[in-house]
Amino acid sequence: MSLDQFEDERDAAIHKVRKRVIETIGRNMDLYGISQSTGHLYGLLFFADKPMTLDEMGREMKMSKTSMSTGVRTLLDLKMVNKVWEKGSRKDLYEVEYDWYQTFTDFFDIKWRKSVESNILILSKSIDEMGRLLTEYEHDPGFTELLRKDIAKLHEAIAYYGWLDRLIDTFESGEIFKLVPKEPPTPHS
Amino acid sequence: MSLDQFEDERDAAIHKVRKRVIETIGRNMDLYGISQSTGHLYGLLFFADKPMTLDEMGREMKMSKTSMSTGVRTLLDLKMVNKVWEKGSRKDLYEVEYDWYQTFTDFFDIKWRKSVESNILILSKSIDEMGRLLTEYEHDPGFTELLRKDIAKLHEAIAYYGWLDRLIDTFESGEIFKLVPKEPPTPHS
DNA sequence: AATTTCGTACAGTTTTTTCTGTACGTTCTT
DNA sequence: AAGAACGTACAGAAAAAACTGTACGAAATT
Repeated sequence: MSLDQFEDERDAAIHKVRKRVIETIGRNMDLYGISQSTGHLYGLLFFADKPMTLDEMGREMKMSKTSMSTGVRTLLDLKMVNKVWEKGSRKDLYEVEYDWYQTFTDFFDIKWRKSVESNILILSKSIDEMGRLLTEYEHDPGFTELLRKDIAKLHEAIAYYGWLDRLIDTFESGEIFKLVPKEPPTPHS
Repeated sequence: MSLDQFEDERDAAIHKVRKRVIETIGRNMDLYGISQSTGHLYGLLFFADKPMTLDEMGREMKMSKTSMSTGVRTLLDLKMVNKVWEKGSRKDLYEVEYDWYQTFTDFFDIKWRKSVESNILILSKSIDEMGRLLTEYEHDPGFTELLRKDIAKLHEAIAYYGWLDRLIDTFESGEIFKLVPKEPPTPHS
């Protein structure tokens, strides 16, 4: 079913509802650092009855194939969509990852984890260097006081990132679902 | 201590270390939907020995006061900085919220919660409407099949957002710190 | 009451991001 | 082997976001 062509009032009706949901999804996608239109694309794929090709996406979104290509890549990187293999078709097919819990945990594993680890690295290095300055200027009370304050702040920061790292661990391992269980799946599936 | 003026090599040394940390923090701040330069501003405030005024920030960042004003507002909205009252001073003073755990949970409470609730609302409405279409076109097997699939997807989505909502609850209540304590578990003998 | 000192609204400019069309390498079909 | 179909690199255009300077209202000082 096309989002643009209304064969009759049935299709127009379902299209209207879908459109609103797609736009809502797209609008809130900035939480994942994704542009509005890529979020829109995600919404489109969410409702697609079957995996879609780049050309189909472009037609529905009224956008260039190039944009679809980059949009899909962004979503692939975040594991929000998957590439699907279908024998007989030369085209690449994509569908959304319907397990949103997985999408959520993957997002933190991909984006946040990287940040956390790089930050911990820099912070550790900085503590070391400030420690060196501390011994180098130990005779200078004003300066060492300054250094001590900074070092204390950096230690606090590292402790926080350590916590964040462990939190993401519980996402990745699924342990988080012990504390916050998934609701039982809805009827029909 | 200024970030730009080096009174001597001591200050240059600590400045260099601080700068690297500030830039690291700034760079990773996009996870919170914050621009690089506002992240940079946050980093500056993080190291400030005392609350700063907009003019001081502008001087350190080599940016306009207007930009400082908007940057600080962004950080205030996310509760990443706090306004500080100091009698005797007419100027507004700001300092970072040093409790980063609080900052983390506030972030989800402010940004994610809003998304979650708006999404749940739209999804519920959409399910209702599709349910109406379902009875309206119950004689049309092809169409009802389509509707049923969509409704199932929407139910799945709502279940997920419900989970997310409950997860954010555990952030807000501090319950999350039972599962993931701030202190790393010490390996006992 | 007049003056100074704030913070920010607003319009215009600069910078960054997003989007498009063309071109090209690769893979499949013939 | 030649031709067609596919995805994407790349450069330029369009759109969005960030930044600045001016101006102005509010509050404190004189």
